[in-house]
Amino acid sequence: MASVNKVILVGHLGKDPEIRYLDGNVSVASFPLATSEFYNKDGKKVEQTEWHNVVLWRALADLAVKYLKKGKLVYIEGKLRTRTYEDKEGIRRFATEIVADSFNLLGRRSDFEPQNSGKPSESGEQPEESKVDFRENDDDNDGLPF
Amino acid sequence: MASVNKVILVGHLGKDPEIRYLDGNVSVASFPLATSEFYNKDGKKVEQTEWHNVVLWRALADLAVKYLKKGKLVYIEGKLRTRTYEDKEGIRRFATEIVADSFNLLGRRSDFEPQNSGKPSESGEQPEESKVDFRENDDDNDGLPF
Amino acid sequence: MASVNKVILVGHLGKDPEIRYLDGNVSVASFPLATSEFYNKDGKKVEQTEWHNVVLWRALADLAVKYLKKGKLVYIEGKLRTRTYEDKEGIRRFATEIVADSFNLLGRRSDFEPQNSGKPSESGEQPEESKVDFRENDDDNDGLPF
Amino acid sequence: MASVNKVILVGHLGKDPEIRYLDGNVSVASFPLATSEFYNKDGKKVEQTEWHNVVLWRALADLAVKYLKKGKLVYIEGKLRTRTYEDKEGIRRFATEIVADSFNLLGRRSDFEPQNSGKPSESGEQPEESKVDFRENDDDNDGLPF
DNA sequence: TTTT
DNA sequence: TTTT
Repeated sequence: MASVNKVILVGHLGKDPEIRYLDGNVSVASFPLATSEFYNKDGKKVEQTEWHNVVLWRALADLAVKYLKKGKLVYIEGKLRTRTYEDKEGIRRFATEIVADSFNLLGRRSDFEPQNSGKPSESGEQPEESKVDFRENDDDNDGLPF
Repeated sequence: MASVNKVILVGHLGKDPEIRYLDGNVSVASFPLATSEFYNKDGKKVEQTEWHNVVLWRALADLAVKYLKKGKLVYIEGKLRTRTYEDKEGIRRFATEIVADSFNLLGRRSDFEPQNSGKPSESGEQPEESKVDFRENDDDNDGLPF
Repeated sequence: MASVNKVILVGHLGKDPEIRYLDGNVSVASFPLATSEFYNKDGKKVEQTEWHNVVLWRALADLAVKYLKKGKLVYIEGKLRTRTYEDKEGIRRFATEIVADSFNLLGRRSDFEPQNSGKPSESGEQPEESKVDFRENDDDNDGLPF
Repeated sequence: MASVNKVILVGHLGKDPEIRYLDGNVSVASFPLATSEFYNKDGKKVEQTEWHNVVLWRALADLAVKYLKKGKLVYIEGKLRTRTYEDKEGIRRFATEIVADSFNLLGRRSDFEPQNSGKPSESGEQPEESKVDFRENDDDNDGLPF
């Protein structure tokens, strides 16, 4: 208790989001996000790019696939999570990810049109801006999207 | 440009900070920080603890050694940085750290008295609260503490 | 769209939360929160205290009344909202508030026991830590309180 | 001590920054910033815009005048400050402002060219991206820009 | 007074 | 692997 674990990122997607379905119905999307810093080294400006592994669950994963594309600028709020896994040699490794709580597309209106995703898109669907600033509710922790 | 990489943590130190001196004068301190979340699994409350590797440079490293101790509750602002290194088998590995920009002790006044550190403490020293909310200025990027 | 309005505060309550009930059932709680900064003026350390009006709605209001008390240290996330109102002379005035999205008690375990509130407390109730880091769900966006 | 007062905004400038010079040399700039939220009221999408008074000091004020213009999208980090003043009738009023610590232009490259400002521009000057993510150091609190 |  |  008495703790806070919060990450705020604004950066560009390095790839389109990839989505997987756990147990056939729980969506998990992920993508790499780049943030950059500039500093001077011997009088020359040098860019240092940091790559973040962003992971999104359930309804937020579906929204990511629909609205986010490689190259887009996005604001992300989430938390840090370090997973343990075994590599091919059976050695314990760590991977740190940003588990998103919400995201927010930044940029021009034309950037906000939904993109084709792996899932067949519902016919007659309208892009709904208010959906994009979706905040996932996992209070009940029931494994279901809502 | 046009990017933001910000981490905000409130958690407890898992160990006293460790300090090293690069090239004999640049200080680098680090410590593990725990944040926890509670969720319900099959009706029981389960605590999930996340461990973060916090790294502090120069004057901020010196302050960390002076004011922070295992078990203390601290607010930290910083950025994510993933380092690449080779493990013993020569395989490329990644380690994600939080590079602190500032920290802020939370808790009772008695927690704010400086602790003994590796460096000999200056005699007659007064704990200076305003030092603790130190914000490092590395705009000039000269590799020096100030 | 494409906008972010976020406030993060760690400070002490200046008073116990006050709660009101709109239309008999929607809870609204509020309290003043103090944050302080220290700076040097002519060699003397000066404390500058900032007072924030924190407002909480619905379930979060009920939790605030239950867990927060004058003097407690609390982490708050929320958004800025400036209300317009007319003062006694009929002149239009502005009041800026922090509308909380979540809060998190900081401090010792003994601080986390629920306090008596205006509402009769439910018998046999156990303080539930996980309730305190409540995040309000307004996903459905139906204009109704829940 | 033990307190945090942080505001994070992404929004559009409602006007060009205005700059004043205190005592002839300390710069203070300010501008209104809009953030918006969308919600459904009776089946219609309604936009609610929040206006923030952003204030910048010294070197940051000069950068704001140079790089920010009405309509631009900007990321701002700062703190809340409520000023007291007397209105024309001699009544004590409050005005809450966001005192910026840093800002970051968001958007297309063409948005990052410096704009004409009230001050005569230095000849031969190159727009320097790294200047834009300037973080003011007012640790020493000497009233001078650096 | 911004933007979508 | 992004972007400027």
